[in-house]
Amino acid sequence: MNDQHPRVVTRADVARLAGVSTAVVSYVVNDGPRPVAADTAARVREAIEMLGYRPNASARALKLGTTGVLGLVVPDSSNPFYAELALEVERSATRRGLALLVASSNSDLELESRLIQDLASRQVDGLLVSAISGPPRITAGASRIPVPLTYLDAQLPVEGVSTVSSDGEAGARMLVQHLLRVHGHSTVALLMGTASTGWVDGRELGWQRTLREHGAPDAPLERAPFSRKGGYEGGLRLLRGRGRPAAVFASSDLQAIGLLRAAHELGIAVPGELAVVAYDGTEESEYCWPPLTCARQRIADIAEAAVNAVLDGRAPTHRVFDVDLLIRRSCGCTGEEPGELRTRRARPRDRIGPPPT
Amino acid sequence: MNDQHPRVVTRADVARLAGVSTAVVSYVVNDGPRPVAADTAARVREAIEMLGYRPNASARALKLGTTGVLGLVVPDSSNPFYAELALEVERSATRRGLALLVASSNSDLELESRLIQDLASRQVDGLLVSAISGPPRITAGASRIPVPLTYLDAQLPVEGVSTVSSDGEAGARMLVQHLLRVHGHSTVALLMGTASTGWVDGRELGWQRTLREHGAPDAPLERAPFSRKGGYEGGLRLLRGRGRPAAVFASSDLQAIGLLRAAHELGIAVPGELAVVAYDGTEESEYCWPPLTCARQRIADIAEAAVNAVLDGRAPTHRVFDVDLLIRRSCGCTGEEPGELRTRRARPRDRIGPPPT
DNA sequence: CTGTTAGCGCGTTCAG
DNA sequence: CTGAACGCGCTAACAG
Repeated sequence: MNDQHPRVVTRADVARLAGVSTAVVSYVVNDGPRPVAADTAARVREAIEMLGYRPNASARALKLGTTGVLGLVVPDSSNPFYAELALEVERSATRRGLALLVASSNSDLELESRLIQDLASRQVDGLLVSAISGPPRITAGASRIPVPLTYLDAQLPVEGVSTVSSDGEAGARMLVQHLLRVHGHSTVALLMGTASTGWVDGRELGWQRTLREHGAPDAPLERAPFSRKGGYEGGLRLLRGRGRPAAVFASSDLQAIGLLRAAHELGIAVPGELAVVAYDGTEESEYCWPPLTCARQRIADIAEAAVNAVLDGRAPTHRVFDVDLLIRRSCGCTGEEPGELRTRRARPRDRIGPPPT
Repeated sequence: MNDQHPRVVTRADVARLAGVSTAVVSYVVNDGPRPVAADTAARVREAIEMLGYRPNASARALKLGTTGVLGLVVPDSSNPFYAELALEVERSATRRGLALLVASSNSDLELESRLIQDLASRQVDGLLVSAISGPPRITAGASRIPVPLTYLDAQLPVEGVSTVSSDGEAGARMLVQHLLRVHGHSTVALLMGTASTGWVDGRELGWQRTLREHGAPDAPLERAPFSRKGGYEGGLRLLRGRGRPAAVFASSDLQAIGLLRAAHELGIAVPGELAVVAYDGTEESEYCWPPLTCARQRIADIAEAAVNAVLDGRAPTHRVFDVDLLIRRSCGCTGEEPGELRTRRARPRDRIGPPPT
């Protein structure tokens, strides 16, 4: 039972050992705000090294009013999309010397709002929220939160709060257009999520409008949770019903993967008898079978932009990122050599070229 | 540009409004340590409500020497296994009113040790580490860290530090035995990970010993990173080489999923021409095709035990959890109705029964 | 220019 | 129920 908790070393210990005052230790540690003679500084650094001194973050936070911690609230941190997002946020934070406090709201409005309050009371320097609650609720809460807030993955700009998101409508358009034009489908069904409250989802809009613009007949819309299980069950409903669609756009990778399982179990060949495309483009979409053609969100860019937005303390901004079209096999394209993916930069209303051969 | 940062409300504001001293505010907020008259307390609570007062966590932490924050270090928080683990740790922490600081070491020894130091200097109340570094390095570092440390997912008990993990050897035995006995394979290849340094991996041991005990001939062992890509590339090597195995045990879901992709691309039928089993049992293993037979780690139990261990401040303990055998299709079993999985509790050396029909 | 002293930030808690 | 000391680090003000 060795003592894992040796006496905590404070500034005073270092000062004593180095034969200086505590102020000098501080000046050395922070490289300012006052200069210290080179040899004195060296002595202090040596003492710090010997004692293993690390400044007490709580004291520092109290004095400075800044904790060096960012908070992130997501609906479900084990969902691969949010897991990848959290990792990228963490990386962006680490790059700036910040740590990341992660909380999952479990898609529960009540819990989400409690978590936001809790993180705020922990004096995080900024709060990134991928909320399930719609705009009214958000803005109402935001003004009471004494912490900069940025809204991640928001489907719409929200007044008074910075938002960062992907262009869901453009992504949906690209995918649906691909199925219509390249593969000649007459229409495309939608497997949509259910989690959002109070939003109009860009993906749904994009799907709807694209069909309309192409004069495509109405197609089934199935709603199911943003999960593999949700996609599976929604998929079964979609595929077992009469008028089984020949092409489906899933609003998330996870749902598409559930849909694939449903298709496999029903003996429906993908892409032969059923073309599938999905929104998100997490790594899992590349390794399921068949690999999914999808619109990939630029997660790292989104994370970086969100961290920037929440830290810069300026007027709220609303950034929308393009998505990338990843052509793989699930849509009926040939697919390509392993590891090499044909990518096309999305621009809204972008015209998709002829099928790869 | 509404002001998101109204003046921060402190205890003093509340005290003034309620007409009491700051001490009373504290007693009311913390329900102690001294009693407060009921009507006074009511007045204080009203003032708190009106002003929206929230205690400053930094000041509190400084005074109490406890932050209410746990730290978690994993190699890669976007890996589904670690993502699920992190989520469960977060849940266990939230249940106790603690927040969770997550950091990813990116499988980098240097970074891992920096992150541990950083979290420690932030006065986390406990540190959970799923380390890539082996025991010597850990113990060396542990004694310098002024924070309780628990080792997650450790392959072996480590002296002086609490460890919590699954019984990797038993899991490997179950899976390999299943292939040998139930499906009559003569031997089983291993697709092993590479990340661990300085460990003897229980999964590898279990595989090796089980083969030996059954007098099975030597089988290929392929090493690849713990990732889908690693599994894919290792899988290609394994499947393209001469003496292609008829059964493979993958040391993680992710690798098995990469292996499945390799098999699909090579036109090798699973389970017809190739049986696959895997260790981990994350949700993804249920939704790939075919669904993976695997040894599932009890992630929630592990997380809960780890949080307990790191908080209870007693002598180091070493807990090892059984894994559950999930029979699905990738091994050659028939599989079952969707959502209903046949589960068998693992006990080391457990004998597996006849094949399900 | 180099170094020291002392007050402050905010919540907790003991002596009064 | 109040007053005040304390936890630790930061930095303005001051001294040599």
